[in-house]
Amino acid sequence: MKVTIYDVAKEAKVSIATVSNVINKKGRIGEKTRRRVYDAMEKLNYEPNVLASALMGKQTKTIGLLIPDLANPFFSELARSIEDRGHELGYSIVICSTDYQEEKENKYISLLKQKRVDGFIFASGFEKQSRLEELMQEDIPIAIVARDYPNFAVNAVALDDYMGGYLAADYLIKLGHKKIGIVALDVYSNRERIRGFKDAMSEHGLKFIHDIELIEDIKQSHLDAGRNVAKKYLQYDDKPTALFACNDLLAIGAIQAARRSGLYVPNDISIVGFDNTSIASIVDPPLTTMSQPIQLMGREVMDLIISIFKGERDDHVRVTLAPTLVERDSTRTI
Amino acid sequence: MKVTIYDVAKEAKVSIATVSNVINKKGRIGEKTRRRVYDAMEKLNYEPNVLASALMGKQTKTIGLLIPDLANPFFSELARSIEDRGHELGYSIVICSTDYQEEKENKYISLLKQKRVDGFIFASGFEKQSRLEELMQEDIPIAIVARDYPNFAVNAVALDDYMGGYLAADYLIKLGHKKIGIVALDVYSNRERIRGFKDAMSEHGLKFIHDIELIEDIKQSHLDAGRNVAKKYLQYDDKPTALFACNDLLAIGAIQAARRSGLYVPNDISIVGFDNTSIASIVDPPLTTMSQPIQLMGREVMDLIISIFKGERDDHVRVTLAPTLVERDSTRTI
DNA sequence: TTGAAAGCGGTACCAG
DNA sequence: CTGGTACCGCTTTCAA
Repeated sequence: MKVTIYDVAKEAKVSIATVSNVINKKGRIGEKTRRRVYDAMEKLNYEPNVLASALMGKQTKTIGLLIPDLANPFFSELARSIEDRGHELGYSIVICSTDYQEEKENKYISLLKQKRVDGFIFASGFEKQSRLEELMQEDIPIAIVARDYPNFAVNAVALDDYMGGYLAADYLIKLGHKKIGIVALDVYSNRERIRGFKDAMSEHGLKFIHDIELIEDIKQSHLDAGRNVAKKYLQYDDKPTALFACNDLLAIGAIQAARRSGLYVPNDISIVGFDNTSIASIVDPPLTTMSQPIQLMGREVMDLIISIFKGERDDHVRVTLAPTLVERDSTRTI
Repeated sequence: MKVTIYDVAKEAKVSIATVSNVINKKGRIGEKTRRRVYDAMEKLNYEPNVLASALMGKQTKTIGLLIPDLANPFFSELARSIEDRGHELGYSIVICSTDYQEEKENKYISLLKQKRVDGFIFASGFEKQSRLEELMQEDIPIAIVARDYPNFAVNAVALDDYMGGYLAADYLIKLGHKKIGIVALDVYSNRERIRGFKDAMSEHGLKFIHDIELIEDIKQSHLDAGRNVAKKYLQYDDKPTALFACNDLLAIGAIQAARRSGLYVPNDISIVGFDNTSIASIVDPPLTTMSQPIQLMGREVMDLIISIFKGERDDHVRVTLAPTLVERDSTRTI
């Protein structure tokens, strides 16, 4: 059978209270007693039962992470960085993919609550605000990552989307582009990016020559979506010389569309992506893209939620990270 | 405070034992009592505490999954399919990335044991056999996926690697290729694939015209590795007309190497990959590749480990899945 | 059919 | 410094 604290106590000829104390380094304990207990634990190969101690009010050292889809490279890389930081700090991560479905999200939240996770990290892209408020009311620590809630006081680490759009535009304009198109999903963060993009253009006295059509069905294949939107742009007589896509997959779709219309990237048209996921450097041509500091984001949310555990903050923080441009070969001066 | 079974009992004016019974659908319970209990649970918004019931010997409904790297698309897709099947069956998955390091593997195993996971799924690529044996001796259910242990009795679901190699060769030979090179890591499964490949060639009276150099450093960038190996092949006077790469990243590296030598894929050289990860269809040209049934593999291991929980097997099974060729545009007849 | 009570493996308070 | 003991929230006999 499993060896318990009682077995250790018996072996070390002390009480279970003492064993518990040496494990948790609490109270004053004699050096020789401590040694005896450690030896006993060693000898019996004792593994403390986290469940039992969690029952007594201690942490489960487990955090729930809700993301839209673990198979999506952006989220798997983010999950990896959260996992890494979590493990450094002694926490395990249980990951749930919601597929943007409220139903799944509710189910997983309830499941993880039953398992008494210490807190939740949301990167889901869905998260009904009311659901988050419920959790906060129950005093369950939550943190948001890679997703911003305007006008809602939560702990969050997010990218400065406005700045991302601004920088992308600035770059393209410096390259000499004046006619630029946008390929983007209809979600909050993309609208922010576009706002930044537009502002940068205005500062240079430029504006969009075509209407921007946001992609509304965010569940469809981004590759296809990117292809379709780009295709439309390429059919104009007055076609753009550059395209700004709000994620890498969209950008790759745009590259494919260009190629199918007999256009070469970057010679005939420049394309910049967003995210800098691992595929950006793999495709041909390697993608110029706005890089999200995924590693850092993961690390920051983890640190954020832990600081909540420790009660170091009862106010709400919003950590905003800056994107940087990674220049590869899908763009050139005009 | 959290609502417990006592609160429910009080609200429903029954004992906690009765509440427990209705939750677990055990014992005979009067219809009206059952209703009262359900109503009380509903009213109080009761969430059973999984920890407490696990402490009493029930399952934690949590499974540990050890993989080399969650940021690697193959493993994140696999993890996703395991997660999906797990959730269907009421299990949560906690994922740990080992980076092929024994040290991390040990740490995570120990951590998850303390948290009393119901079992382990290994896709780690490291897994010291002795460590697995230890777990089995402690009667902790384990299952292996996407990794085969010859001569070791464990429950496993794996790909028929030999067949994968055989089919790839067969395909290339039917396309008219006679001079073929291999780009592969020095791991067990790849050696199996090569064995199958070689056998298929023999059957057609063919053999390798160059020595096969396996990539020994499996932690380096597969893209770089693929590029380097391919480059060597392309420097021969008598260069191959086709390359078989043992994973997609390697194949993409090979495509890049070809392009840098001024060769076009598939016109000048055909390249087939392995795995059929999502990037295979994204790159240019879309990759012809041996597809691993990742969805199915995830589903199968999950079902396998659950059948162990249920005690439906004390013997060991090895489920072997067949790969299939997905033909895209990186290959052509010669 | 329902309830009382003894654990499961720890923690923490209070005596000694 | 160390030990006794009352819980934590739930499951499981065993009686009633």
